[in-house]
Amino acid sequence: MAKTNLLAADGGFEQPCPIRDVLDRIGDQWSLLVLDALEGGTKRFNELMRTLGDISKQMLSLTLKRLEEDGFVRRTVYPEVPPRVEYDLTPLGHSFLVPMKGLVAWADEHHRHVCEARTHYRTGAR
Amino acid sequence: MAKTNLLAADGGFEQPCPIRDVLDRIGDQWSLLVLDALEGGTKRFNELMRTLGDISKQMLSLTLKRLEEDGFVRRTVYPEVPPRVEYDLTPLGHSFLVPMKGLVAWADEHHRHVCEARTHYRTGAR
DNA sequence: CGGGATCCATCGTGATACTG
DNA sequence: CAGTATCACGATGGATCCCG
Repeated sequence: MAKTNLLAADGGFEQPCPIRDVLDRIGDQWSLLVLDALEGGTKRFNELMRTLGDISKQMLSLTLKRLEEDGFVRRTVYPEVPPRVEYDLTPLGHSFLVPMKGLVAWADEHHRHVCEARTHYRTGAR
Repeated sequence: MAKTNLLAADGGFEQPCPIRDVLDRIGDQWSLLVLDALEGGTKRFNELMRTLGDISKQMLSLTLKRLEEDGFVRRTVYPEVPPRVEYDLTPLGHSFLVPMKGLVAWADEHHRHVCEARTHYRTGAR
């Protein structure tokens, strides 16, 4: 029973289940994209804005803060003027990229099937 | 540059990027849990309710509909009374479990680190 | 430049009641 | 049993202005 039920409401009613906890964070619209953008190395705030393309300052700021809080991203402030802030992945963040890549690869590979399924669903499934 | 930027706003401004498209679906609060619950085999509606434990009927219904539409789940209705409806994974759904397991395993393994990072963040990081 | 604060629109989710 | 309909609310995300 403990086989695959890591996703149950709790892992046995202790903590709120590791997977849910993690997914709640990286399950938002931007976290994965930011992590991906940082894979290439250190980036500054506006650099990330340009890389992501269509994220607002607020969401980038918020996402980075959450990722920093969870230990995925490191934030480095240089006491200069004008201010300079750099973001890069921690070892934890890097390690997360591994399973993430698996997910991305799957999505890239099977996106066609999903689209076909949607079409088929509408045309005549029911 | 096309190396890892599969997550950019689009894969080159064509479709809304496969990864975002997939993530928007399975990134909600329940999809992964439902898929996991179905790994064991065919299940009925109320069976899933019990397995998930704390999902509402509405959300289970909605989640299943989306998963069915995207081709992850197959819905089989038996014209009986009282009604009987069974859900199980399609091949696509099964194939998705592979990368998902990777993510689950990571979450299970590194959850401690994330918790520690959060604590450390609050106590004195800034 | 790198955000924080505020306001607002929308979405996701839950609770409840009702239906076939 | 297996949902659907309705209501309500908090979270999510965008836009804008402001500040050091």
